[in-house]
Amino acid sequence: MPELPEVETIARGLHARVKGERIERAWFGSKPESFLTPAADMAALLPGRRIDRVSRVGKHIVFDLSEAEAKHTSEATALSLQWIVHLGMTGRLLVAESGLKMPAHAHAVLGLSSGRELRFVDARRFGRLALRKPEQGWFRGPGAEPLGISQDAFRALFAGRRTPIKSALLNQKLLHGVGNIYADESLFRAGIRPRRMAGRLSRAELDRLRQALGSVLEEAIHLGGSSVSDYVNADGARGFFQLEHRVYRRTGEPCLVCGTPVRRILLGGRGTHFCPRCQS
DNA sequence: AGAAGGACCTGCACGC
DNA sequence: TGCGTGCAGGTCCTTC
Repeated sequence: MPELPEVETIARGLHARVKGERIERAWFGSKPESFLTPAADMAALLPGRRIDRVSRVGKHIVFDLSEAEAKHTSEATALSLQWIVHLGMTGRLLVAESGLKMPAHAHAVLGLSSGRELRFVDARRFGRLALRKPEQGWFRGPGAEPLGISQDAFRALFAGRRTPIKSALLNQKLLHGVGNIYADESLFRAGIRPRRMAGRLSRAELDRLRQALGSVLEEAIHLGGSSVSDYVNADGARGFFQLEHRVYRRTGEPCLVCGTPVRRILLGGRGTHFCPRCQS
């Protein structure tokens, strides 16, 4: 479902709602593919932890957990565990009163000290859950953060790449967090055709792309993300950035800048939208 | 190295 | 109403 702005919105909402909660119990009930860490290990290790922080890294939601019983000494509480959630296409993390009816496709439930539950619901089951132990170090994600990356670092990512720039934007090992919507939207705003070879873009074009990507992502976060079908944040509210899409899923509609019909092609198996006149 | 295609899943919109 | 088709915010694997 979600790309960087949606995941950021969800993580912020969860942080506000469950920070400080103690995990009382943990239940996992899906096929093992959903669990990169065996369900039995998560069920054994999560109860008794306190949620100190919820944040986003790439498209991952990261729960920082500490020992709920730890006595506070002068030394900062050592990180005890991180619970990593990737929402895939349709994954949702919902906070609900424990009495409320369980929605279809709930694959994990954490019972919280307030009596509420954190529910992981995922119809298509592309989402993934994992536990990260201290010896593995802080989770850093597969690539670089698109927000705040320097011009030099951004250029270096694409230098010499013989792959379409859109495919490179979707490659999470380069930049993490960019998905299909924001790849198309940032390329439109930068005036670059999705099929252009990444390594052949000029410095000026790459600088424009970095700028466009940054502003699109910031704007989308500000509006709570894009709700294309059923995306909702941790409070159940929809985002509004879909109203700002200029090419994504606007096939055949006039370009908002020049009026040329927006074209849709398949690139790397993904629906790809662009204006044939504005993007060269 | 990278592209193309399929696999993994369910649900929805659409045409007939 | 029902069925078939195509499409979907993602990622991973194999083949060429």
